[in-house]
Amino acid sequence: MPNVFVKVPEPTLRRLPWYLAYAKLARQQGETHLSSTQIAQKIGIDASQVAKDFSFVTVSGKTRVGYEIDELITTLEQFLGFTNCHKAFLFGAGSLGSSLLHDNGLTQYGLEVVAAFDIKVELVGTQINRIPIQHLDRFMEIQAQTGVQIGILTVPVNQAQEVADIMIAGGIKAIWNFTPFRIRVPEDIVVQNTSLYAHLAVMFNRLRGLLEEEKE
Amino acid sequence: MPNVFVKVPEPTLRRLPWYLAYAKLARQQGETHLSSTQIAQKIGIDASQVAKDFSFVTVSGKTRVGYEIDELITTLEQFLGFTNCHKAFLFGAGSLGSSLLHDNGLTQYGLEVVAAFDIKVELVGTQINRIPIQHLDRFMEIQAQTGVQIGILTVPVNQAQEVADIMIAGGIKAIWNFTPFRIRVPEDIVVQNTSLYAHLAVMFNRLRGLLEEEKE
DNA sequence: TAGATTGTTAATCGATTAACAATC
DNA sequence: TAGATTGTTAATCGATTAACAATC
Repeated sequence: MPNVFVKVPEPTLRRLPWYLAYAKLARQQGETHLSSTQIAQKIGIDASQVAKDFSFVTVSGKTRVGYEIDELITTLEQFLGFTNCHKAFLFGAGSLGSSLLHDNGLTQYGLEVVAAFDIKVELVGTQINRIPIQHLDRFMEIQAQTGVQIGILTVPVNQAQEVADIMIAGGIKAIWNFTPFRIRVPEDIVVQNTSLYAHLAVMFNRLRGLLEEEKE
Repeated sequence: MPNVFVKVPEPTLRRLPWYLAYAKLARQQGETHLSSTQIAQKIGIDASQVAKDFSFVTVSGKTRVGYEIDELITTLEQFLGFTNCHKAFLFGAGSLGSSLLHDNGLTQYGLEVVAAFDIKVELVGTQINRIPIQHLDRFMEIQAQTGVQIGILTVPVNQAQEVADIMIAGGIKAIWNFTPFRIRVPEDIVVQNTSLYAHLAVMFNRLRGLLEEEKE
């Protein structure tokens, strides 16, 4: 029996959205049932890996038939938190920050940015994609009113720690960190690091390895 | 002795940019030397982890003194491939794609997008941030001329596999995949998955775990 | 010398893979 | 029943942590 109190491994959490994306695609193509072996084949993951990952989620499949596709999608979306509406603030409406404000895809996945904060006077008072930009000084006050728990950090690197500290002081519980800086936070604060540059580094390294292999 | 042929673990590659970011910040603040224990403390990582990670890179520190900060930064940047100029194509100039075209930060980290491809006629022929958008049909021809090896995939989910196949057929060796879909590729192709939604899922799950803990 | 730091080698921990039992 | 699939339990693999030797 899957247990909500068992901590789901991070690699599993990162794979579950792949299964979901494939299931959605299969449904679009008219499928009604999906077996884990089928998913495994199509997206190139070990079948036992898929089975193991599903064991963390409360999905029930039928032998010889697989999973009912609508049920699978609903269950995965619910488990991953994509159906809930999570309100969030964004800190730093620079180029990366404003891109995120423009991205309507986030709402589909359960994240609604309700306000952005910056210190640039020319930005304060304006809106991006109907989301108001306020001065950072007003954050505490607005947070107290709304009780938002998620903060998106898109400030310049050298302000990352400082702004993170302000966020935490104001009551933010989870920080989605887009800066390449690893911020320090108390134990009871969740940090999700999403640095494009770190991913670039991995890709460059693997590409180099590939090219060296070919030389031999 | 560090060896270039030893495969560097992915977790290490993802941490190295953190050390780099901290080193740059420390230099800005006037530091000239940095010890690994100092880095470890400041960014909240085990000192032995930092030491182990550095063992993959050819950095040489001095006992009691640490690392010479300029040398450390140069070495890390070189190792991570941030100093080389890697040319890349972008596929799919939608909302996410055009955000990336606007982001000048990528050039700083060694990635230069030289052209974008799309199938929307109203986009073809225009430019974003001085980067020309071409019709996808012209990709093969342009690739043959330029020999670009990196492709950024920012098309809608249901076209991810199809466009990836075209990229590979044209000679792309590394795909930076921003779609939530896990594309299948031959063994000698590098894929770097960067799905914001996967990261969201991890964050939501950890946040939920946190809130449940507090209840008890 | 004493103390601090690098950097390696061994032990632990956790995730992945493989094997297999259960079910329809 | 035979075969295909779910889903669990055990074995393997790799990364992290801990211990410690080497160095200035």
